[in-house]
Amino acid sequence: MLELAILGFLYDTPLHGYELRKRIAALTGHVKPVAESTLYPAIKRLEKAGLLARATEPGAVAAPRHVLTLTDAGRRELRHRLTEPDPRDISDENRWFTVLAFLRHLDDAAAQSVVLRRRLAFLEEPASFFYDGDRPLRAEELDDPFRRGILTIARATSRAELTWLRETIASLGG
Amino acid sequence: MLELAILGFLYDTPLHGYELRKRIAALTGHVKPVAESTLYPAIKRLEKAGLLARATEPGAVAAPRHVLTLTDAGRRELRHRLTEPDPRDISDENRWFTVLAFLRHLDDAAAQSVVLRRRLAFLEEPASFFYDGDRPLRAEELDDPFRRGILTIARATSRAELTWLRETIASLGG
DNA sequence: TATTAATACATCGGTATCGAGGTATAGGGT
DNA sequence: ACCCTATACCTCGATACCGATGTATTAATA
Repeated sequence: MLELAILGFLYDTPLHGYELRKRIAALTGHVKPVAESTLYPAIKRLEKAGLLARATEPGAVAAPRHVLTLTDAGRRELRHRLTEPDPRDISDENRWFTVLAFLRHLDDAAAQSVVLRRRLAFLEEPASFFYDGDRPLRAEELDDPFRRGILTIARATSRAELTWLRETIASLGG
Repeated sequence: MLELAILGFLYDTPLHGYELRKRIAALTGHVKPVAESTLYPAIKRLEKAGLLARATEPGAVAAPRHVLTLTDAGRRELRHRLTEPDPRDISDENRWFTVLAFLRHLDDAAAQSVVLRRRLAFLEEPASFFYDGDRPLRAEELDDPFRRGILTIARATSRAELTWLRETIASLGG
């Protein structure tokens, strides 16, 4: 998720680490903060893997900046991660939103559509958080108001997303 | 999140690891699967910390079962984790849902209400995934259909949850 | 008869993440 | 004179997690 966000932001324009940090904080930080001590090693990982290159510039006010640029391999890697996301990128909303945030970087509408359809298929599976044997329970069948809340909220999300997915898939010219 | 789920399930009744695994898979597995190699070490951690005790029983069909029972310290620990959740338990939906799934274990309606209010306060903060400087952007202001989707879905979730939270807080007799 | 699935647990190496702390510089407040 | 905040990067130890793999037994299936 973090690596995807780094690649995604750098796909548009080179950035130094500190700026990257602020953009990632804006994107996902209010839900799932990323520590500095996670970001810098992640950058090093991607650099070591040849996905990005580092150029040192004098800092605007403080220490020298390390301006990060995606290599060709890095650009390919982002497109690959967006084209064939990990199953967790589809099922987990945090990760799915990161995919969505950068899906525009796929220039092929058909490829974008395939990704949206995977999410659609996931949401169309009958799944719950609570079961009676194998049968998924509905909110109305639960006594616990908090568990009922989970199902109520999840259902509202699911409905909104299904509508949006179907509209967007259609508009991509499926 | 995993530890909370383990403590939460065992609060009701002793279970062996394999059964625990199935219950956790039902609760959060469709969104965020938990590997076996994560669960068993987590159980050991909690055992080592004195939060649960293990009793060996002959297995129904296969290897002997390790039936896990919460200790008094374990019961206190669950109540503590529910009473004062980590900020991430409030902001991250995956973790928040786990808190909600077991919030009934707090016998004090006032304490439950405090937790719901923390989530309410979080959702009421003006936050977006995308900004123009400091100003959160609305879905309508975005060209990218996928980023617009993120905001559309997030807004629908937020609306549904705010409604539910306010109703539930009121019904708890706030 | 062979194989697969389900039950039931466990270890091991590799990696991702976090919190705490460290090293600088510059500007503004008190 | 002092401290705080923001900029800008980094290290280190601890831990949590994952995938791969291992060990055993029973029941169903091909």
